Amino acid sequence: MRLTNKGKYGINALLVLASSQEDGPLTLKTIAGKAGIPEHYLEQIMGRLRQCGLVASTRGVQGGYRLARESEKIFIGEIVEAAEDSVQPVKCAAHQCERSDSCLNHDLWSRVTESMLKTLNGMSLAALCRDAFDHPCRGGDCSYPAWENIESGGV
Amino acid sequence: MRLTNKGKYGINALLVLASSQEDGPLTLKTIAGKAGIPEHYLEQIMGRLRQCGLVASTRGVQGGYRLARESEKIFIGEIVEAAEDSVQPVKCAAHQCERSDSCLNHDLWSRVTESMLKTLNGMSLAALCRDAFDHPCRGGDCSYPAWENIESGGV
DNA sequence: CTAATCCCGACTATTTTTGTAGGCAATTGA
DNA sequence: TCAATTGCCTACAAAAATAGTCGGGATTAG
Ligand code: FES
Ligand code: FES
Repeated sequence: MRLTNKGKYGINALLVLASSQEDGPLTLKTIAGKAGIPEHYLEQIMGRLRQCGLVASTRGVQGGYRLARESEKIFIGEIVEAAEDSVQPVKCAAHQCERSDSCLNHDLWSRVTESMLKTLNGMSLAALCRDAFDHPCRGGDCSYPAWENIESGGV
Repeated sequence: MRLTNKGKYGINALLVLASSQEDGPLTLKTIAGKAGIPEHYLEQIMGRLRQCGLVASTRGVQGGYRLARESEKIFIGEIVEAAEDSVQPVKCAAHQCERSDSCLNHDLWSRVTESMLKTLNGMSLAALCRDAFDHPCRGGDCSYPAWENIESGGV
């Protein structure tokens, strides 16, 4: 029942993007560098985020990624859902069995998923970014990005 | 972000126990059989549940496991916490960093954990047991026990 | 004493997660 | 048109977590 690196990397990549909106699209390499994520791994994650409509990309020279919406309108739950394989603790919710509409177990875990997403979607990328950017917390089990070589700040 | 078999097995084992309170302690073998869980694996899980004070055991002939409290006073969140390695999606909460008290990320994930547990602890073992026992939902991704060879029912 | 039963630690197998590699496709600009 | 840059995709490999197995020891009833 834990967040995997995919989710964490997804959030951090978007935090980096959110913090550098002005300067045109950022390349994968730049994002990976600033957030401290293996480049090719991040590529796979960005693919998911793109398919879910959270980022947009342009190819070729001077291409890269940018947020598909303003960071105020992107929420952490969306990112986690897009990046992780599944946010539901139990598969049960997906399938159909005779009494799934009146099954207490099914019901319980649906409510768990719901409450997690509600909490996560109560936080915007913008809000988290403001905090993350000047947060000194690094290393250990902390999950904010490393912000390597960052110059211009804030959101 | 999913419930592992440890958690599912823990719940199912306790459901079996809750459904046969009267007949004295149940052996590992019996529980494993009724719930459809590999015996030796369940043994490890029962160890955790015992250490967390959810079940009590007696050794030797005619020994076995029984609930440490009435099933109305045992809650699903407790079982999951005891059986799973961790219920927190993010480790961050455990460690200490300079600003963890004012870190939005830390705060967010703490609230997620909290809301999950609140939901899970809103359901008693007894309530789930009543539903599980006559619930026809089996196989697929459903997680209620198989109730193999069960005779006496209800809670 | 013996059989039943829980207890414990080490070991193996399987699955999931994490990360790497390499080629193809699109875009820009000289 | 061509070359450089950059994203896109699929397959593969390594590491970690989970799931499950095994065997010996301790405790208790009869
Ligand atoms: S609907 Fe899945 S356990 Fe009942
Ligand atoms: S306290 Fe862990 S990220 Fe800030």
